[in-house]
Amino acid sequence: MNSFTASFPYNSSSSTSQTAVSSHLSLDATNDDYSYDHATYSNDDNYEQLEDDDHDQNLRLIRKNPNRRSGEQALLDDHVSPTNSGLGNDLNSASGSGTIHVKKGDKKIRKPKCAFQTRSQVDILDDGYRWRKYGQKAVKNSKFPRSYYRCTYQGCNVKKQVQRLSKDEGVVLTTYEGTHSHPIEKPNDNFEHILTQMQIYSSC
DNA sequence: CGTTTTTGACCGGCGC
DNA sequence: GCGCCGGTCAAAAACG
Repeated sequence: MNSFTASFPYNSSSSTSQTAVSSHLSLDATNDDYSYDHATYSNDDNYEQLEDDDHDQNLRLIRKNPNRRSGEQALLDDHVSPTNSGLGNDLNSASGSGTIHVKKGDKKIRKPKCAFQTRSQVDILDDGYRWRKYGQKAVKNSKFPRSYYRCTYQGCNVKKQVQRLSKDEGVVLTTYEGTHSHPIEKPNDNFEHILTQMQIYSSC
């Protein structure tokens, strides 16, 4: 992991320049909680459609019309984002709202999610992809907000959430949702390698 | 001036 | 039906 920690100082071309970070991955963090995603994903033929960029663009076009939000929202949920609250368990939601709700007989498929914790001074880890922030929400029982990011590569629908644990504010929890449909944009040898390894181990 | 962030509004799901 | 909650939208502001 030494090489990993050494990899961070060179990033900074993106938005906020970040100082050197010493980080430790804790890969043991959340595997159990997300295993269900892998199961559902494995037998899913629709998964490719979820990544379809045409579809996404259509949605965006429709959304441009301010008169009709609600209807389109439903449409979007129908195709793209089925219940995506499955990550609550580890995100300190004591309310229990993070439970996985799958409607009975519902074939909606979740994208695979993969979470890991990083001990880091900064929230935004440079993983080589370009992300655009699209939301931030206060987290219950935490003084730190949760930030929502989407991959900016056209047609790539991958999202991630970043939040700092209130329990241990030195730890950043990053949750990836979906799979990148394109090569990494800014190769970061060590981090990319680690991510690849994680995906092998966790099959997400 | 194009891209990204901020931030309040909005939405669907869920529990009561 | 209502209120809460997590997630998303989108206009405006900020940034480079």
